[in-house]
Amino acid sequence: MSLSRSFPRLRKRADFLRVARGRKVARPGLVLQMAPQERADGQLEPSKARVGFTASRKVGNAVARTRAKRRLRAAAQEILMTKARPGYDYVLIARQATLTRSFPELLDDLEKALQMISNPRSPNRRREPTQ
RNA sequence: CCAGAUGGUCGGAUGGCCGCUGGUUCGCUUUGCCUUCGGGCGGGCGGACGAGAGGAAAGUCCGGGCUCCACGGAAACACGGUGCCGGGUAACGCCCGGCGAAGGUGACUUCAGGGACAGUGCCACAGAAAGCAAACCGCCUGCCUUUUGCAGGUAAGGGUGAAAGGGUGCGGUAAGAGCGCACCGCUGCUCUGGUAACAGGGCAGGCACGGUAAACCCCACCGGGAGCAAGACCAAAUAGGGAUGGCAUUGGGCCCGUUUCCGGGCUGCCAUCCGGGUCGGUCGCGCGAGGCGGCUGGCAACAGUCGUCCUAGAGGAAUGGUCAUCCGAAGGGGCCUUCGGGCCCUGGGACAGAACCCGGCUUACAGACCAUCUGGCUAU
Repeated sequence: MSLSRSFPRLRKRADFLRVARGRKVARPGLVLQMAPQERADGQLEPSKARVGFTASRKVGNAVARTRAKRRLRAAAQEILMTKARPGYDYVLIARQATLTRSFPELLDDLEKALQMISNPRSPNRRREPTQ
């Protein structure tokens, strides 16, 4: 496979709506959604995980929203590159705290959210409940 | 030095690590397309080089380019907009220069600034009276026996009001009044200066003609509509359509000739192609009323000319993330002081993200700097 450090992006509205129907986990700095990809006929190998980013008007004006998405993108590049599951699509939703939280905290939020969403019944969830 | 006015410029800096978008170029690769079999185009991966948000990118309020639709030309009506004069501009409701009015000691600022003899309407409350003249109090004259009162004159005084039929002064008068005169204002005619708005003057008239057009309205000028989700192209799927060929045309259904017989038309299935145009993709989409600098003309807006530069192009929307160092006004605290201030700590980085592109306007904005000018203080 390629040595690229980037990952495919979700760009279509239909993809975002599909992932929104999947599993969902909230952390102080972000909300993570995940759903399995639709495989083409005859496709055996799962394709690379894809990621999308969203910020609603609650986060702030246009400047605040794009900045929140940029921080999420930088965090996703560090975490999801290695730990995302192939064959799944992820959506990261910005919150108001996305802008104020320090970057290490944001990375920690994303890592915990990824663990929780991948093992919904693991002891992790009970030991560290969200909110 | 302090306070202020106007115009303009900028709007964090440097570096490390990791990324994104599109461009040029090199290498590897290719179940795609074309091929004269050399290759070319396209796709994928990687490397190198240089580029990548704003003064408002914002609000979407005006003016244009561009695109599609409508329309024979022109005009009129309706509707909407603009409204002192001259100039600038592709155009404007914008800009520049002037005029008038208002404010400021001043630099300067502000302005819905055409028409009230075309017509209609309105002018609340108060007040005697609000557009046509009018007498509430008062003043004066006469009558009457005095008070009460009656008749008449009077717009100078009081009172009301946003506004009361010119203002001030002198004369005049019973008291008054443009009744007379002077000055100011007004109206008409006229002269001078100015392209003009307008300004200044002369003569005449005793003064008549109130305000309101961000009330209807009148006049002059301007305007066809919708917008890049415009629009053009490629094109899975699906509904319906067409052409050709094959099968069926035994039969069924419907329609027509009144019915039967007989005849005609429509209706079926499959394949290929055309056409269609959804998801998706490509273009539109970056050389332009272009930026910067000089010279010339102009008070200026701006124009002309010469040189030079090419400078974002996304699409759940790139133009960054992170770390370090530096810089940063007011305010607060401390120390020093030659009372001008200096040093240290703290504090503290605004408004805001291109979405087809230009010209404006409006609104938001931490802070820094420059130029010109005004008023004041001090010194020479």
